[in-house]
Amino acid sequence: MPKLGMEEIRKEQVIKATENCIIEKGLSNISIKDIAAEAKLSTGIIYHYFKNKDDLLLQVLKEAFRKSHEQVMQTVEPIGDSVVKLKKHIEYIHAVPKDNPEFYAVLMSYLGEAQHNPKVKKIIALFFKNLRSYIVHYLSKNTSQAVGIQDRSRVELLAAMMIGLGLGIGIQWTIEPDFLNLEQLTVDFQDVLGGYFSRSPTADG
Amino acid sequence: MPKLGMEEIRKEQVIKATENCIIEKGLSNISIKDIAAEAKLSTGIIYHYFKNKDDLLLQVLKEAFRKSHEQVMQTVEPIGDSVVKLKKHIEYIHAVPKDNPEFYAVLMSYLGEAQHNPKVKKIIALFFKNLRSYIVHYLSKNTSQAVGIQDRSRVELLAAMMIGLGLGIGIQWTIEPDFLNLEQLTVDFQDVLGGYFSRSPTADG
Amino acid sequence: MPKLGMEEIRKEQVIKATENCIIEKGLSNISIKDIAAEAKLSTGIIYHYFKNKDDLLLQVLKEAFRKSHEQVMQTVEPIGDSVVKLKKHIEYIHAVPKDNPEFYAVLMSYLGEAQHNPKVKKIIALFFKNLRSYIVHYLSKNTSQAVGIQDRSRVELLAAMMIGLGLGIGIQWTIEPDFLNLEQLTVDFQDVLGGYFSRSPTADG
Amino acid sequence: MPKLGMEEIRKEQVIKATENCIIEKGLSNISIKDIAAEAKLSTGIIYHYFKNKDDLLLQVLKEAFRKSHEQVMQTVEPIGDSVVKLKKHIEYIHAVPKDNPEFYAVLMSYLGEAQHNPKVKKIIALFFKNLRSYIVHYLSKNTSQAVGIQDRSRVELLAAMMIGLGLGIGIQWTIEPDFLNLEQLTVDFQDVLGGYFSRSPTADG
DNA sequence: GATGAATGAGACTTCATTCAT
DNA sequence: CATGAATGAAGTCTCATTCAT
Repeated sequence: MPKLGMEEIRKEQVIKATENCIIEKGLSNISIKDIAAEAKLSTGIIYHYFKNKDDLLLQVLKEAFRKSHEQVMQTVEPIGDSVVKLKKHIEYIHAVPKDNPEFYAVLMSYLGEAQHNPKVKKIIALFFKNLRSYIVHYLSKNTSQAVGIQDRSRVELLAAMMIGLGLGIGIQWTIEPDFLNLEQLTVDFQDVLGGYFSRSPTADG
Repeated sequence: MPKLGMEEIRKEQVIKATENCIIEKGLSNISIKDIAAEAKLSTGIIYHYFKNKDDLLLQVLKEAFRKSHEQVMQTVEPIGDSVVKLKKHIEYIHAVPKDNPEFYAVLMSYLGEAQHNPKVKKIIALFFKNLRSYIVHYLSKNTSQAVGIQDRSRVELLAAMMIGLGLGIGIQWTIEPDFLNLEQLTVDFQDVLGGYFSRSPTADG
Repeated sequence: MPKLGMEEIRKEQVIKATENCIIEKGLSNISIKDIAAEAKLSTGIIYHYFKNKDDLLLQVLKEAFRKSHEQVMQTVEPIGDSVVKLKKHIEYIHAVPKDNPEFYAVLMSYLGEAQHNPKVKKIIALFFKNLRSYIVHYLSKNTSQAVGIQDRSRVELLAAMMIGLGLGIGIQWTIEPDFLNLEQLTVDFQDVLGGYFSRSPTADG
Repeated sequence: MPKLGMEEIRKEQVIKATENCIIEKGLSNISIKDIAAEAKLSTGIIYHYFKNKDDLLLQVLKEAFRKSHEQVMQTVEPIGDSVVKLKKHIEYIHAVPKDNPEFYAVLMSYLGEAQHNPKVKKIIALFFKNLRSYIVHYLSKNTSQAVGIQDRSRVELLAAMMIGLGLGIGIQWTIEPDFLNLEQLTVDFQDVLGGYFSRSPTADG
């Protein structure tokens, strides 16, 4: 067994176990003992790798966001054309609740904490900010001109709306998966946005 | 101070105190002692009016949703014209994070619980469902024809999107209030929807 | 409603309710609220008639013993002949577990208390003492001579054994009613004692 | 002080402390804090070794019965001759209240619980059953023939009576130790049984 | 590094008792 | 007399954290 590099492996092992526990029992219902049992480790060792429980829970959130970002980079980023990229991104966002429910389980668990825990709030805020920035970035390249949005603040609003819709729909779907057809919604939304884009230039011209 | 006939007043007093505590300290960080202190009552009396802590927390959520529904009825319902109603409703929804941040504090606190607590899940699901139904109902009267949506499932999707966008934007705004201009977003969204509506009939005609 | 005499009626009502609760839930598992509910009274009124819970529980025990004594007086005392009386008394004692299980429920509940509560101990001790005295009394009249027991301490021992056997058998039967045939045991015991009596004089003669 | 391999020692330590508390304050008057203090341990560790208070109290009862059985095996079992064994057993049983008052303190404390706690009831029933079986077993070897009891159910009745008398006398003595002479009673009882045995064959012959 | 026994603060909850009505 | 709301002490149990091994 290698000793070097074990640190990261152990950390990952504990973080994964913690995520599993959160998914299974909820953020406020898990104990260090639960986590240790899930990770098949002793409670003591957890304190060797993490300062305390709060620190561990913070790492779990960070890791969830890191993996989510990674997926976007793999799925959306390779696409060259901005409009296709946008459509793909929308598709991706709306697929998350179904394809990666663990992400929503974690995100929704931490939303309540965010309001009273500055560190959690900061991490979540940064996640949203990065996501918006990414969208703004690829929309600003040339798409916005194509779709007639010259104003940068408009692009930012659009990004916020894209994420907001995805998030709000994802939460509704997580709470009650059967009530709506995610795929249809995605198509419709792409349609609405398409209308908005194609109409806007006309409005100016 | 009277002792009799206080049941409803006391319940309300305890629920309000609990909501305050949730807003101030977070759902998972409050104790019955905190609540009792906030309500200026003894811990024991809380168990006279509520079966246990879970029961109390459930009532708090229900009450938050009840008051929210009441506000919609006061603000949106009186309006006769469906399209105006829709615009007003959108405006109302997007104003909630700023005008009634307590509502978001409560809602976001319970989202994490919903995934592991069937009762919480049920209450939240019902809230969303009722809200969608309400929208569907007034849109189905004559608006949908005006805007060219004959398909009921489309109206439902629209309702889900309206709520989803409001929710997702509200969460982003709650986490980071300064990043976006809620009012501008509201106008933009009304604009997008307006375009969608006015365009759709043409698509059919 | 008569006001005079209500005191005794209320007391009796509360004592009976308490006994029911003890039988149903056990001495250490009942609250004043339980008792009040069973008696269909408020908790407050109980403190009008009894100094406190301990006082009430003491009255319950006393009342159980009083009723038990009353029954012996009705069943055994009328019999004139001492030996027949003795046999009847034995029969009665061994019938109690089956005919009056409430008595055993109460008695066994208080046995544990007796060791640490001087008042309970005193009441139980007095009950046993009176029962023994009663037996000694009627056995001393002429039976003991008939059965050849001149020694008073022997009669007292006999009384203690009679009660002891009844109590020990009663407890075993209460714990596991099906394991033994109370009636057969009664007959056998009467047989053993009969042999003892008829043999003893011979031993002397 | 070692930390590992202490499981059995700790359990025994806590059980002994609990028994002391029961003897000193009564089954229904002891708290986990009392027990922890008596055992010179923290309250938390008790829950490391026992599932909960009920579990601990059950173990205490089991342990008391186990030790009692052990004593019988040491005192009575080695004796070869069945009649001598019987007399020794009677002597032993009647000596328990005086020689091992802790046993009666524990047993009497749990009798009240037995009626509402199936687990307690089961343990006590098993104790009595085993004791009766043991007596029946050695009486059935050859004694019963010697004493003219061919009928097995009679032997079982005899065992029940032996235990019943011991129990009933033990309780009376525990409540009021001075009223009777345990030794004299033992001799008398042996005498009564002796007469029963020696007479029975004659009755048959 | 790794374990898990041990601690003790603090959470939830019950309940005997009081007292305003 | 009678009610039952109210109190607050005390009980059971959990759990983050430490530390001897």
